[in-house]
Amino acid sequence: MGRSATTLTDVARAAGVSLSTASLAFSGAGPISSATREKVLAAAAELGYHGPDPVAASLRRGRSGVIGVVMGSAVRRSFRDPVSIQFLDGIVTTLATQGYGTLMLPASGSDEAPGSLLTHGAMDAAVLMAGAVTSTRTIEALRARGLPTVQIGGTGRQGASVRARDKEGMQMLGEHLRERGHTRVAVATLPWQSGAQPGPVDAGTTRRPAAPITARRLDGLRAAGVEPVAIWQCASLVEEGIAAGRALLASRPTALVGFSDLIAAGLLIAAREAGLRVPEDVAVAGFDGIDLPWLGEDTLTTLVQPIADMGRHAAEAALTLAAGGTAKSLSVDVELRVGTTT
Amino acid sequence: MGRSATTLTDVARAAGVSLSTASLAFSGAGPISSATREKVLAAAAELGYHGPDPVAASLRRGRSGVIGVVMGSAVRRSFRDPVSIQFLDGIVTTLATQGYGTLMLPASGSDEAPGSLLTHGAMDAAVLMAGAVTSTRTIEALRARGLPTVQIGGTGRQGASVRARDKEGMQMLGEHLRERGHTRVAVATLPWQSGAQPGPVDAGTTRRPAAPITARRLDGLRAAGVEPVAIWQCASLVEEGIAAGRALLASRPTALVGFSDLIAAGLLIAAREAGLRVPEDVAVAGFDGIDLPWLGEDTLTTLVQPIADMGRHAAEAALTLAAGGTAKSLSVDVELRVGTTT
DNA sequence: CCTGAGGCTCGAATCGATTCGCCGACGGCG
DNA sequence: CGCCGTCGGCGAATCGATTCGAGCCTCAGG
Repeated sequence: MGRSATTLTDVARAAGVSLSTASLAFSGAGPISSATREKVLAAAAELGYHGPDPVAASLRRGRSGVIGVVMGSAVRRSFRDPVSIQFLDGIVTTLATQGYGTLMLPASGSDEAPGSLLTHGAMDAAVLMAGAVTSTRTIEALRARGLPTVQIGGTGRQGASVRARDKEGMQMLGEHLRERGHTRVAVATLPWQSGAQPGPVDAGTTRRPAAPITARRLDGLRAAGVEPVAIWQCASLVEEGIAAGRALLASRPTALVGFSDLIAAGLLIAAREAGLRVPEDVAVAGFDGIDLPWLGEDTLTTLVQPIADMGRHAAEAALTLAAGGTAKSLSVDVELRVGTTT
Repeated sequence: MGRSATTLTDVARAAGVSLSTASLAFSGAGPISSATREKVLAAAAELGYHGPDPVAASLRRGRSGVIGVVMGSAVRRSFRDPVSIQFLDGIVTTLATQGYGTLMLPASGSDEAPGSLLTHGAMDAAVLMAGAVTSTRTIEALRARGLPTVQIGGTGRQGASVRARDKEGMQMLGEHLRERGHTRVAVATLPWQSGAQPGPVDAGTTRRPAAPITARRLDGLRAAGVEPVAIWQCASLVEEGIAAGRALLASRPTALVGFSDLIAAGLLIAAREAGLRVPEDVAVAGFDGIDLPWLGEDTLTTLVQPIADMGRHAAEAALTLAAGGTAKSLSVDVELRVGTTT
């Protein structure tokens, strides 16, 4: 700490009180006369002392006042994904109002040793962002330290989790598309397993994705009786959505579904590029419900997740766990928002 | 900390060595035979001890291993701005490789009391993101604690800073536009002062913006002999860029300049919306050099800042300051990237 | 005037680890 | 054969605060 060398002991001496009394004057806990408090605060101001050292307080209290957030495997990618960002936003904001700090932890790559921060960072609990869940070693490293964790978008099998009912949502979308008469539906999914490269997926070979989010969303579509005529897996990036769109259009679909709004935006761009009218020639739908002000006239049909709320819930769960309580897993509803693209 | 109750003392006892020796076995500093180290590590594994408590270590060492990052006044806005995000990315990544953690600190609103995290968070130094600079109270709160700070995009007058040579960049752009024969240039600037509402600016009334970034960029344009025919100030959001574009087109400009790429994207959308051809009817240019994959065929003419690099530099400066060194302010060059929009 | 009850303040233990100086033992060299 | 240099391990002080039980002082009631 670059703080001044003045300690609470100095302040106490200057104020003519004991160390314990000085501590009380700052923490406010315990009985203390306002006269004494004033005296201590005055002495503190005099000496340029600006409050107790957080590290020392943490040590004594046994709590650090910090919650770790493990980003997806690729930090850069997480930062480019508006969904992750909004989660983060919800988390940081919620924690801040509770006086808790948010420590960003880049997850280690797939199989590397967990970053030293995971093992050496001071925190009371950790939130694992969607992308980070795949890295089992990360979870293990945290668990080994005895840190409680909350997963976003996880299965909830390993401790608390917060997730959307994506299966039910996708089912609603599937039904919506069927009502509109779409039978040839091509989908651009999220990766089927961690580290997967963008490209076509033969649904015959691997029927169910290993990645839980991808699996649940695909299950939802199928539950609505929609069996994709073509599948392309890709990361949640507009660029990859465009590439996916170009490839998927070869199957002459009447509807394109992206497993994220960014992907869907890419699909939309690819469709326009191919000279197709949306939604007359081909319908497009996404998932997430993020703002895409640059889509122009169109508003994307999508499944809206209450992203910031989920972040907030995750943060609250983490706080509960940090305080020694137990948090149960939570699923939130998604809502079908019909735009102009279906 | 939710860690197991086992302490280094327990491990030392179990291994039959002294506490100090056990510490050495983990830290690796100081002379210790590998036989002893093995013995200690074995005992630790046996007891389920996973390394020294970070908080206790921080207290003793006097360094917390954490650098704070103060976000712009509106956390939500910062998270929506790709530029902030990329700064953050550069910072987090750089710090992580050095074994340092990044603590996110939402800046207090304009005049509120500084958030308790600013005063109670454990950190060795702080980085102030561009938007946070305006809040003097924030800086004061940190300074009062004796924390060294690095500003991104600041004036460099208050301690170390990292910024782009935006004036020189804008001057290049101004010259580029003049070479292309543009004389009627309308600009959508960033806010002229903190907390400003979007809307027109009468350059006659207030000739120079209070916000340093806005001022420097405008100075650059003027240095190239470009005096805007109309000015609109707005936040770095596509929506506000669109609104700005609609308003600015009334002045029949031959070129539109946005002070950020998001704004410029909005200007571009507004121009297309008005049925104008770009760049034939109106040219559009931005500032930042971020990826905008959704712009379609067009690539924006813009001034590319090495954003992630700037984040990296800021992080390195913060580390230097945290280690007790001195960091000098740094200015990096921006590069004019001519796209298809001018 | 004496006693009981509060309300403040104080001492001291404690959180868990780092680190510096010191000491014992062992090996090499004169 | 003895002395000195070195390597490895140990004790103890220390980082800066929190917190609990004990003690004192004062005020009120009998």
